[in-house]
Parts: sequence; C-alpha cells; structure tokens
Amino acid sequence: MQRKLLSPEREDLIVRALEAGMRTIAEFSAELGVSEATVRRDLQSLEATGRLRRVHGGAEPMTLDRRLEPLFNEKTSQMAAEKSRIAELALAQINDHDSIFLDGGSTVLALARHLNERRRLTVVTNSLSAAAELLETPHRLILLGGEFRPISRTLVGPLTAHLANELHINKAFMGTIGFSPAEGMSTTDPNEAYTKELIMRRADRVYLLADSSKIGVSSLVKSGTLADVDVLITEARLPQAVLHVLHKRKIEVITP
Amino acid sequence: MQRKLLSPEREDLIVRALEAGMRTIAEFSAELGVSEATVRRDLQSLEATGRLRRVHGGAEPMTLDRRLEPLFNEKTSQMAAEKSRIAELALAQINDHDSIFLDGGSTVLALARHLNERRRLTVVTNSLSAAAELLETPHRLILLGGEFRPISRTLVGPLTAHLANELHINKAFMGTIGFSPAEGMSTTDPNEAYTKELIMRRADRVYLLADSSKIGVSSLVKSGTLADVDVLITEARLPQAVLHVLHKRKIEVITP
DNA sequence: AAAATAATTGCAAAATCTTGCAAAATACGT
DNA sequence: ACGTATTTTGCAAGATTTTGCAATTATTTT
Repeated sequence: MQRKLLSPEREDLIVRALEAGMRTIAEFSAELGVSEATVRRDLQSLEATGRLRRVHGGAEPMTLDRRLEPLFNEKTSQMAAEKSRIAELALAQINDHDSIFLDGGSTVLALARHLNERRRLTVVTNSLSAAAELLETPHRLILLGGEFRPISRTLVGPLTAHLANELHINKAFMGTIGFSPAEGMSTTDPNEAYTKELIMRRADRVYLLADSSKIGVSSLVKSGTLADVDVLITEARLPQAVLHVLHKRKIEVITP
Repeated sequence: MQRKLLSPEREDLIVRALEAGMRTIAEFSAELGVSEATVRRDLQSLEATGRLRRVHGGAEPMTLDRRLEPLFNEKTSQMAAEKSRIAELALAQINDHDSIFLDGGSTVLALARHLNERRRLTVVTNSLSAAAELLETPHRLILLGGEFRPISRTLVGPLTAHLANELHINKAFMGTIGFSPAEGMSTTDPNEAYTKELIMRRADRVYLLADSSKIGVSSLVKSGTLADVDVLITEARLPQAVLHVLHKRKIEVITP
C-alpha cells in the first residue's frame, strides 16, 4: 500500500544521506534503522516530489533546478529511458520519404538516433548534435543556418528565418525546457524561442516531445502557445486536469 | 536481454574510465569488477544515450569534433606541413574582431585550428568540420544553412544563398580542388561551386588558400574565375608564367 | 580459408522490487 | 484516557530486473 505522507524528519535524513554519498537501499536501511521495504516506500515518495531519482538498487540525487538548461554533455542520461520511449513513439509517426524537422534538446536527439529505421527522409534541423547523429545516414540532411548557441548546440535567432521560410516541413518534432497547459512552452533563450516559434508556424503538423520532468514547468521565455502544438508525446501519465485542457484545445496526446 | 537502465554509479565509472584512457572490454571489466558480458550491456546503454561510441573490442569517447574528423584524416595528413604553413600565412591576414568566412576543405580547416590566436572574431562558415573546430571557442559562430554534402562535410546549394545574402563578410578564406591561371577555380560538385561563387561575390576581400598540389589542376565544375580572387596564399614557388598572369589580374600573392 | 577474438543471445541464478496483509503506531473524537 | 479509524511498518510471496555463464554467431586476424 502506498503511504499518504512521509514524515519530514525522515525525508531530511534520506536527503542528507544521499548528499553524503549513500546510494543503496541497504545503506539507507541501516542509516535510518527501518526495513528495506520502508526505505523503498520512502524513496518512492521522494521521487514523486522530485527530490531524488530512483534507480535499480537505490537512488541518486536529483540534479539542480530543471529550469537551468542542463549543460550539454552532462546529463543527457537523465531520464534516458523515458526519452528513449518517447523517441520510439515519435518514430511511429514518421513514414519513409517524410520531410521532418528536428529541434534541439536531448529528447529529440534520442529520436534522431532512431531514424536509421526509416528510408530516405529529408531531415531539416537546427541542432548540430542531431546533425552529427545523421552525418553517416543515407537521409537527406538540411541544416538551418544561423547563429550558433553553444550551450544547446543549436543554430538560433533571426538569421534562421531566411532559410526556414524557404522550406516546407511536414512534421516538426520539437523539444522544450518547460511545458504548462496554461502558459504553453518556454525555454531559456530568446533567440532559441524565436526559432522554435518560427518553425512551429511553418510546419504542417507539430509534435511536442516532453518527458514528465518538463510538464508543469515554466522557464524564462515563452516559446509558443498551445495553439502551435498538434500532438504531445510523453511517457508520463498526465493528470486529468491537464488532459482536459489538451482535449479542449484539440491537442492529441500520445503515451505508451 | 537488454536492461532497462544503467545505474548512474556505474555509468560514471565507465565514463570516467574512458576519459582516463581505458578502451577495451577487459579493462572496464577489471575496473568495475563485473563480467565482460555486463560491461557490454553497459556500453550498449551508454551508446544509446550518446555518451560514447562502441567499437569492436571496446569503446571510445565521442565528441562532436571526433565524429566529424575521421573522414578528413586521409586528406588532412597529405601535405599537412604545407597546409599548416599556408594557414599561418592566412592567420596573419586576420585581425581581432574581424568578420570572416571559412570555406570547406582541409587547408581552410587548418586555418580554423589557428583561430584561437585571435579575439572575438565573427566566423561564418558552411563547413561542419570548421564549425566543430570552433565549437568551444569564444568566437561568434554563424553557420550558413543549406543542404549537407557528406563528402566534403559542407552545406551547399541554392539554399545557402538565403542566408549568405543577409551577411556582410570582410574576408573570405576559400579552398579549392583545382586552380589554374587560365580557367580559375574548379571543384567536383555543382552545388559546392554555386556556394563558393556566391560567397566570393559577397566578400570584401577573397583569399584563396591553395597548396602546390592544386595549382594547374582542373576539376569538373568551374567555381569562380580569377576576377573573384583578391589574394592567393600558397606555399609553393610559382612558375614565372603563373605569377605574370596573377600580377596582370592584380591578384596579390602571399608565399612564405 | 582457418584460427582467434569479440559480440550477441538464451538461460538460470541472484538481486531487487512490488504488493497484500497483519501487526504496530499514530491520529482523532468523545 | 479510551476506543476506533487511519496510516505506517515489516514480513513474505511473487514479479522484475540484473548478472554471469555458455553456446552461437559475427568479426577480425593470420
């Protein structure tokens, strides 16, 4: 049976223990003087509130504020399983010979890694990471030009418009830092936001790829509204309230 | 059976070990204290998240640059000394805060590697290899958008015009496959040629970087005439006849 | 072409996790 | 205080996941 609430006392103990370097269930159990089953339930609670991340065998501390864009090479592994599952769902939306856009971000990057399962796509992207992934594939690759933003490894800003306006994109697969039903999408950089909006307005069909850590989060700059999105792909079970809003906006939701 | 998720603890260990120079399965197995089969499954997970690249016998770290480089290695190693000589001469033509264009090709790439000796350049390029070289520099980097041409790792074709026409370039550093006083420059691909001509016509001052193996050679497609070039930088002692033509066309020649 | 080395896959053992349940602890109304 | 309702806990059975081994398949070397 799932518990209602974890006492803040033990919550502190666990978080403190985590910071001290403890990782395994056995360690926590010994430290807190409770059974392993209880530790697991504790970790379950803490994961639900986002204080830590559970893994087989124990737990690891959660990274800083998610509003700060993770440095690129850093935690692409965060939520890797979730991202990969989302990528598979997205892949199912792509047919051979489609002409698609790939946005920046690690979730979309996971999709790029799956594209060898399709034939002769035309892939437009502003992400150098995605491009690197596709260098050796037989797909046609078109890079959006523009100013390079090191932290996200994307090409962004007004210059991207000159090329984007010349292209016709069937399906755009977008990432985001935050997504909330009320505010829409948000990201950390105005130029990045500019390019995202530009692309979404030019694509026939816009897919937003967002793992559960993005839902309900707002970042600095608005980068598109709900009206810009046609389909939301996520691995999370969304709250009823969110689902209701999405349904009213005629946004399709794809989950595993 | 493929595993769900790799514990971050071991993930860190492997990545750390990789950075420390380990490469083979046996080494990882010894380091982590797990069987080789498990190491292989670990590497599989890490490759899926893009943290490394698996190779027969082990794994190697993956960076964008490393991935972009290999195709070039063959050509780069040929006449490496000459190209480097030329790059140094070209570097002397660049001042802090200049706004320059870098073309594709290994000679120009050698120049890109020297650019950390200047401050705050604005570098426009259509070469992914050059871009990879500049990813971590403090220079401002602008990529020309366009269709990706795998062999040269450049962005080429009519799409490049949309962005190029918006930019003002002080100095353009161009590579070429062939250069002859009679025919001008030539290259192997029409799209490549198109973009080269486009850039040269928009730059204030055009530098052609050509080692001696290029001089007197003609390739398939004309990519600009002598009139497009302001300066020829080469390491070779040019024949009197060639020098004479260049002088008549008011093309400056820079040699060691 | 054969031998050697490495990778993948199926399988079973070990470790870990989830869940139902009853006992213990806690909260709550009187 | 007392009894009852609610929540938490530990236990144990059953489900999952991870792991190492070994057989098979693939790749590289000789």
